[in-house]
Amino acid sequence: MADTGAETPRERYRAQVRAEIKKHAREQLATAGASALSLNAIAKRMGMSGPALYRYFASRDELITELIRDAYRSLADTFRAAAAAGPDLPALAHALRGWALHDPHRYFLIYGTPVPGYHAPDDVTSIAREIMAPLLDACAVPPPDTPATPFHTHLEDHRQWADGHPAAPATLHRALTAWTRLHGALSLELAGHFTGMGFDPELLFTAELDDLTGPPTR
Amino acid sequence: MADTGAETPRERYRAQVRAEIKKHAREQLATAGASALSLNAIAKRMGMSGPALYRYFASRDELITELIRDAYRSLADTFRAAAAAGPDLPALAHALRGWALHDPHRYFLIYGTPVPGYHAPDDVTSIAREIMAPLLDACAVPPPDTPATPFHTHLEDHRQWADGHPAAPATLHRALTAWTRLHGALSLELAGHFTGMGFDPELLFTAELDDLTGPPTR
DNA sequence: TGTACATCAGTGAACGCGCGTTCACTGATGTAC
DNA sequence: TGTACATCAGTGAACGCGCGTTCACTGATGTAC
Repeated sequence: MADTGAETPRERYRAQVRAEIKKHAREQLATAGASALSLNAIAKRMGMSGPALYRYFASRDELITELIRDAYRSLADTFRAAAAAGPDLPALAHALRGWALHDPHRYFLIYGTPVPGYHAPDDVTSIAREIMAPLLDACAVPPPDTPATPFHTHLEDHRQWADGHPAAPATLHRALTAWTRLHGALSLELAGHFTGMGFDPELLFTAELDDLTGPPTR
Repeated sequence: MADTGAETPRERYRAQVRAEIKKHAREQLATAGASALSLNAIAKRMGMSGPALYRYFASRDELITELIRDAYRSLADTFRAAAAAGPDLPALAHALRGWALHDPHRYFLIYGTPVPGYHAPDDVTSIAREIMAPLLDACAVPPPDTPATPFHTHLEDHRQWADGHPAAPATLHRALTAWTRLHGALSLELAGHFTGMGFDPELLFTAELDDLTGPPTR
């Protein structure tokens, strides 16, 4: 057995406490907002002294970065799982919505107001790029059934983000469109901009999805 | 002359100082984020003592609410101005994008991560509803040229948000779609999610707009 | 199985800091007669 | 024009608070022989 799988009781305990700290951090995030996230408050809730948390996180910033990393990783896993049965945009979209509604503050950790001056570490941005792959698979457009738009030709030359994925420009465009449209409907819903308006946000979301997968006008 | 227009020097001075406080608050917001917005720091920048600001704002929360109110009012004015020459969705869309890019943190004051527990006062939410009118005008769909979808019939019965606007369900749907799609593309751009991806966000935005105003497939 | 040592989780005291907010005050500006 | 008074902007001291973080320490857990 390689040392990879070996885990001492101490390591297991460490991982457990780290997880509990993050759990309380997420709760604080959901209850009072990101600005109120404090190590001392978390420690108090856990029945520990403040400095004890420094055994587990080097600083408050490291904790927050870890929460962001977890959020990205969780979304990436959700996408991968939804794509396991084959490329399927509706499956991806509903997985995204379910994931977002399950705890909205985690969604805003990724897609919310950016903090001026904050730059996510490389491993986090690489997870973000990883999310694109299942989306591109699900957005594959069979033949060039539509005339190339100026944006398509632009995408032909600006496809670094596809990360080697051999998608046609129309597919690239469709992936970006799916991303922005679903995010648009979802983020307004999660932020509460639809509350009091009367209509059912889910119907708007699925209407957007239907339009993406094949508008009735076609 | 009614007392409405009369403005004493003192009143003018007050308005000036209030405006300057808000200017510094916006700068702090853009530089350090919402959590770092502090009355003491603003006072220091203005060469005043901390308590002096309490002549102008009853509390930190009132300042923030005022900034949010200003943001909504500014967006509503921008929309009204863009619609002055008649209903025109592209004009509205480009006005929105220009307004948002002019200072992104103001956009996020409205559409960014919601603060748990914060509820905007009624006058602010009424400005938010006011913004819908020009959008509905610009999204008018001539006849029922498309078969009614389930979402259309749902909107028929859930149109409180239209605030008496006599728009057809297809128009209501188109307005919601325009809102969410433009917001989706814009918010991801402003939050920096497209940086490093290579393509030009403006082309994506206008592609979405083109699709809204009349897809080439039709 | 027992002893000696190393590792490491957690504590309590302490640091300096900046925050929002109150209060009693000074001094300048405006108003009434 | 001058005097008496009211209004109000701004100050400085003070309040209690919670924050992130450091440090030297205690005591429990694990390791080596």
